Amino acid sequence: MAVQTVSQILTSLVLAAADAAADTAGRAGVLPVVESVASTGNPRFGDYQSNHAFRLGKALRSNPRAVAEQMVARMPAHPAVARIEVAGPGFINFYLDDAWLCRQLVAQHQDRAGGVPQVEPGRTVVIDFSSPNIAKRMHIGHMRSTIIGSALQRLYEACGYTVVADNHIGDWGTQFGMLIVAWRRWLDPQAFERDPVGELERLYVAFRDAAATDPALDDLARQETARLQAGDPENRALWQRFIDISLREFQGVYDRLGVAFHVTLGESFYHSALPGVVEALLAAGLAEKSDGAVVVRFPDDHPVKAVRGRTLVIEKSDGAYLYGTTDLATLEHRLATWSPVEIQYITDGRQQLHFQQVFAVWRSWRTWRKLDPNAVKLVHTWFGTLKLPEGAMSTRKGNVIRLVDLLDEAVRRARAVVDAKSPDLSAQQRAEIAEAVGVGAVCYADLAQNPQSDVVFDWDRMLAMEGNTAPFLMYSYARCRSLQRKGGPKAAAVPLSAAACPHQLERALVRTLVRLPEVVAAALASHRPNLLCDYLFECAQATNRFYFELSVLQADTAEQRQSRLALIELTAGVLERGLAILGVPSLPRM
RNA sequence: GCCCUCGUAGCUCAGGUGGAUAGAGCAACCGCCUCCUAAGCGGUAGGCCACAGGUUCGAAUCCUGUCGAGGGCGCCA
Repeated sequence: MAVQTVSQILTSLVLAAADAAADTAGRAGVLPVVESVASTGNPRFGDYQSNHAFRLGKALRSNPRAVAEQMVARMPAHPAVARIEVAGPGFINFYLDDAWLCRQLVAQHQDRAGGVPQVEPGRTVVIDFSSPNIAKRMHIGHMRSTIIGSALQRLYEACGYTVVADNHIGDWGTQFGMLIVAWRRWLDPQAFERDPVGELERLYVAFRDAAATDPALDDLARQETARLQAGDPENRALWQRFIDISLREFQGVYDRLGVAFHVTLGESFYHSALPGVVEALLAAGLAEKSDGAVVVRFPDDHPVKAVRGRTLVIEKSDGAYLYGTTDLATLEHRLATWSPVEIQYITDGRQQLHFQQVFAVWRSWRTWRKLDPNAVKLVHTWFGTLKLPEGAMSTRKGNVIRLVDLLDEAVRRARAVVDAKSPDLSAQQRAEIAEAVGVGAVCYADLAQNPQSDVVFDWDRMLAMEGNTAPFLMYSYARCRSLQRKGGPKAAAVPLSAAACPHQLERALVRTLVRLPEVVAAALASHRPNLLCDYLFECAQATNRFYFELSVLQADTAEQRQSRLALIELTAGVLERGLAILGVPSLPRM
């Protein structure tokens, strides 16, 4: 039996009360949907509040305050509710019963999903994220898609979805012809030995520089690309080698970030399907030839405003295909293979128009085939652009910050702090802690703001270790585990009766901790991991206030000591679960 | 020209599908480590939520307009 969230329980009470109130007014069922009962921002207004009386009052054309009174009078009794009051013009404030609140928190703690409401099993979501290009090192521009995508993946999993994490790598472009030419002319074997991907990157830049003065090189590159795509064994082998090298390098970064993909199906995987896509769209009358290219035109009255009057090229005049063509083939493949209810694309906001076009074409195509265009929910979850203080990054300008360098610097700074604070730990332990704290800080810094905000990269902000940061959350967690270690063998036990919380700081902590499931659900619904970050920060603050003010191990009575230790266990549980969703490790000490 | 974002404390940003007095962090200032990890805790100061209208019992939030910033608009991804 799944645990209901506090919000769900109270919402159903409000629904019953509203029905009863409407019934007495002879208007049963007038407002079937109830706005969910939310936790209050201010304890002065109770623990949770409902604003439903305002809506019902409007529907019944009566005074909201009076409606609220009637609703409260007809509210079914429930052990969760200690007291209900009507405040102001018609707010209904719920005060929760302390003992019940503790039992609810324990139930959530013991639930496998942490009390997070689960969707029915078997619902699959495909998440397309990270998607770096082969033969280039990942730089901080790749960070957002990777970190946000990975957090969304775990958010979906936390809510019971089956997730297919798909790394749609760029492994099939004209850059391979250039690389093959450059490889044969300028490869530095020693440099390649030391840093394979770095050497590939150097070769690419060298080619571009040389081609700027010698246009014949571009023709050569085109020939090599054509030979590769025609299946030339030598080029094919080289191409495969570039991919293997790059994937190995990417994997190193993914391992550090705690990112794992189920499949890595890049552009090359769909190559053979592209002619069929173009033919099908031509046959359907959705695409047309134009100046030697094949394009899809969107009418001026298209239902999607953003694409009105625009054009999507699906085949170039030289016969090559484009990103949009691949996206259509990819969509077909994903639907056929996994039957997802939803596909998430995690990319930069500059691709908004592109995805609106792809989605629109695909839906028209589905309709033409007499298939449901809404069989799968297509969502482009975009994020703001990451820029350097001096402007955009560019591999050719050479002003990129490599992702590994960012991580290494973060770990270096974390190491300095660990060395200063925990000199008693072994060098090995301190190194492990520094790795977790440094990488955690970077991930959290990206996740803690609204994804859609643009970001100007700032070392100090990215690597901060105080305030609303991963290190503070990790520290709070480590403090809990430390107390348990010192509390003896029974410190992690959570007896129901012992979890009473008489002190207001304990009460406040419990009230905060119990919200985890609601926050996870909200973060998923709005695709904003930062909601979870904010919440965990609140938890950490409440935790620190609690154990700063009240002694756990030297409590006045044995019962109180056990009760506080139980609360520590519940706190650690929430922090650990939340951090895990964000991809930030929980360490027993730091 | 059309389309998409954004404008909140000195700085960086939450909050935005309407709710009660707009919140953090950093920076500043004042306190707190003979006591479970000070990556912490308490306190002070700091705001016409760009501007002007509109809708509503109620607007930072929704609508319209103005100003300012960024991005995108058939053969890149």
